[in-house]
Amino acid sequence: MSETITKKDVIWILEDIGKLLELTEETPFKSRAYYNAARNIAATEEDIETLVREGNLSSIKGIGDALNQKITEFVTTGTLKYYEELKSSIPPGHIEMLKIQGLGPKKIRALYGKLKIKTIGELEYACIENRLVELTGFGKKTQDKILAGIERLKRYKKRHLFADIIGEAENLLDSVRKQKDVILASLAGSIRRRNEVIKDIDILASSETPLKLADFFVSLPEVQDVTAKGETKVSVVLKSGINADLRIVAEKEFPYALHHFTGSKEHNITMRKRAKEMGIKMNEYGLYKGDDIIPCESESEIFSALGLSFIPPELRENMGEIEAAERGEMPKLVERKDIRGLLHIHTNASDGSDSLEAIVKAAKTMGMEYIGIAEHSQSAYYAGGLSVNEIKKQHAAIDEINKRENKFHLFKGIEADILLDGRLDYDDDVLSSFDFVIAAVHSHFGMSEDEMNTRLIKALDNRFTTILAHPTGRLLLARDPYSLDLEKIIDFAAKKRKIIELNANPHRLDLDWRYCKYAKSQGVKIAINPDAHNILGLYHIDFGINIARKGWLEPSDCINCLSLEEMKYFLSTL
DNA sequence: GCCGTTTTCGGCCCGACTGTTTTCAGTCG
Repeated sequence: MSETITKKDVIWILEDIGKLLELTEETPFKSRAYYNAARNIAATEEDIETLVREGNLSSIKGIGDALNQKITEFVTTGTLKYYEELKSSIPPGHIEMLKIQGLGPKKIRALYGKLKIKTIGELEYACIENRLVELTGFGKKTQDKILAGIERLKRYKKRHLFADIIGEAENLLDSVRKQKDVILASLAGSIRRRNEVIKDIDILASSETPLKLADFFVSLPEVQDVTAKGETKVSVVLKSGINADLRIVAEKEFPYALHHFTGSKEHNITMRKRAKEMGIKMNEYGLYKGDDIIPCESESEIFSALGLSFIPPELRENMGEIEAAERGEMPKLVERKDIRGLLHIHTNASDGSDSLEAIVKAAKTMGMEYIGIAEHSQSAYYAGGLSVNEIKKQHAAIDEINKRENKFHLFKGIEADILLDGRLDYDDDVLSSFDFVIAAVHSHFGMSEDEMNTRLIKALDNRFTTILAHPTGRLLLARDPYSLDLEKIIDFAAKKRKIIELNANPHRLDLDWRYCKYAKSQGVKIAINPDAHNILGLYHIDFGINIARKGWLEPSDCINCLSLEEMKYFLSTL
């Protein structure tokens, strides 16, 4: 008899089986039988182990032969084979998906059957790409409802995409700044460092009346609960479910505190170590030589006092930035104003929702000199991939626009699926009709690392491939990268003069910034691509720029910082 | 899955609502 299995464990496993059964073809009544049994066991006074030992389990209502046998197995051996098998047959994300209002087991299974959707993140992405609209039994309203349900659910999760949190963070900062005694205020922490995934909102403010500010902060209408409140720190949970911390310091302490609370922890540790070696004590309130404070009015002056040039917040990850700052070799990071064009844009010719004309107009408004259209290719049937005839039609439309425009240019591209064996999705004569080809993996994510390396290297070896799209296929907080040796891929791209995409969609941000620096060191150029499916998606370029900056990239590393003439020449040399 | 008996298998709560579909399926409470 196992010592470890309690009544609570039995109830838990029966409920879990009930949940899993909802997601199978089984009759809903079977699922309900497990819930009923769990509830009746919870209600009984009897000791579960005694019932099992004495063979009296079936005296409880709702427990028949099958459940008797299963509970006995679980209590005596500590495991239940049926449960383990059931569990491994259902994607774990499907249970999570049941929490989305308006989405039940039938629709979840339909989405799995037709779109292979396994997680909420994949589902959200499919909604954004309009994939649910055409599905039998679904439609625009269902898609909108699911998206709204996901939004609601996300508010109560622990980690957040940068894109999902930055707006609320800036609003909160604005509110803090409105308090009359606030002298200075700034975002801090991982938001200020522009990380792709954020746990909570950090705000720093200086004030000579900290208690008043703390009172003001907790009384803001967006605050739901107060978890801590003192003179220097206030922690709250916002109505959106996000945690937010306000740190309050004196005016003179602000620069030191801003550096301290911006972090990262690893960066701070290395900084403090450096200070100590120089005989300086460093904390959130100041730099001290003995009992004397070293006065600094800005972060720049703090770095300077430690013999360093200014380190932009994005780089403060202890990835060599302190050494570079010591040598005076800080990169001049890419900025929005450096971006001259946007490649990788979808229109309503495939799975985008805006017309070519509307995209052109929007891109010009953004000050772009050129854009590159790259629809899905033919085998991406789920995304309206283009047939050879549709390509000809689009090229004619592009030629028309290019004839009309003199200072703006449309490049003809394609997001060609990398097939299972590494071939691209069209014949060479079709591929040769494009100005550029983005090669992308959209299927068969489950290959071994060796198989995926071979597949990607073959795709990169194709003379028509210009850019490798979203190289790891990850969806942040939703889908892990597929197995591959990214450094090996980058090395091969360097050898073949291929570009690697930094996909700017906030769900992807792939190439990861941790690898951008490596790519740069190998001489691989990066395309910061919006992968836009509508006009709003063009503005995702800003999320990509954040990550490019975190990855040490300068304008000369990014091909879409080339001017129109430079880009024309560049593409002609490939 | 269980239950109860019609003792061998059909019923297990079911109506409102929504959105899709064209007479109904899925979800919710």
